[in-house]
Amino acid sequence: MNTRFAVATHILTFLAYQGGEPATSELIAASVNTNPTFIRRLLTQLAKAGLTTSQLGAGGGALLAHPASRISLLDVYRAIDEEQQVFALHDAPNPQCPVGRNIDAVLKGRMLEAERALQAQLAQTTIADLAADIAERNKVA
Amino acid sequence: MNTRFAVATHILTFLAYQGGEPATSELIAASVNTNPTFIRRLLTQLAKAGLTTSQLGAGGGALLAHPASRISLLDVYRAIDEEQQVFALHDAPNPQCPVGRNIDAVLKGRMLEAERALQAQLAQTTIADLAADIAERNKVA
DNA sequence: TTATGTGTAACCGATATGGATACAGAAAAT
DNA sequence: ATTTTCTGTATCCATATCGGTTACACATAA
Repeated sequence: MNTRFAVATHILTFLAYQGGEPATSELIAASVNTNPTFIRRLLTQLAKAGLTTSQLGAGGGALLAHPASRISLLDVYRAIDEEQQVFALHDAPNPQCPVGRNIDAVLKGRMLEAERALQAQLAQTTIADLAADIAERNKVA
Repeated sequence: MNTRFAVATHILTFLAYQGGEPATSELIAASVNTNPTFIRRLLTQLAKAGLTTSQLGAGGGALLAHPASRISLLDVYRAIDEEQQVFALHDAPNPQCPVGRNIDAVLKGRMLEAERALQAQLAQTTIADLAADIAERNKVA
């Protein structure tokens, strides 16, 4: 998979760490080690999903739209991965073959079950959990 | 994701349908609607994972190495997806940032949990299940 | 009115994906 | 023994995706 989910999660965790202070795309990009445009593209998706808001102008930047404890990794996954499917089917199996004409329908169901299991697990973690884990690590170090 | 997992599953289900008759890469490719080389590449991986065997020469082809009821989708997933991870991390977050220097370790753990949930669900389905589903659909139609 | 920062478009190089051709080698068929 | 069949693998290609980069209009704060 691409790194967008990981970066989006990084962004939200970073914002949670900011304690309400807006963060610019440049600041976030420095933490992620990428470029501000990439961050802004993801922030646009997160904003559309209602997870963040943006404050324009000087002193502005991105903010969490909800408490970090109310944003799960599943929310992030849904906001970022527009396709929302881990698995892909192959195009147009042979309809004249007993297997070919049914494999997609049959396999799709099993893929959805696996996908649901993945999503259910993602729903168990919130951005606040990650922020707490990170705070713990920084305390120890 | 790419379609290799789906095609590999298609191959194995096709072989299960063959009832012990070897299938050539050309025959399988016709069912999948792709080219024989792609099938052979996947068969090589499946054979290395011990899921199939190949019979060379005239009248030869691919065969299941085990009963279809003993091959799970998790076996296929492990045979094909060498990386075996749905999620990817972004390269080299900033070690000078409290979030950047810990996000990978923290996120990796949560990703592994989700991945495990996915794999556990994949383990619930066997090639024999798929073949049975397909047989049922062909019976009705 | 100026400075700051977002949102978005356009372009690029690198990589992954699957399709196509080719061919050496193994085994079956004759 | 020779021919045919089929695998295993290498090579090349077109296309798509990914993330990086530059650029700029627009909104807002200073």
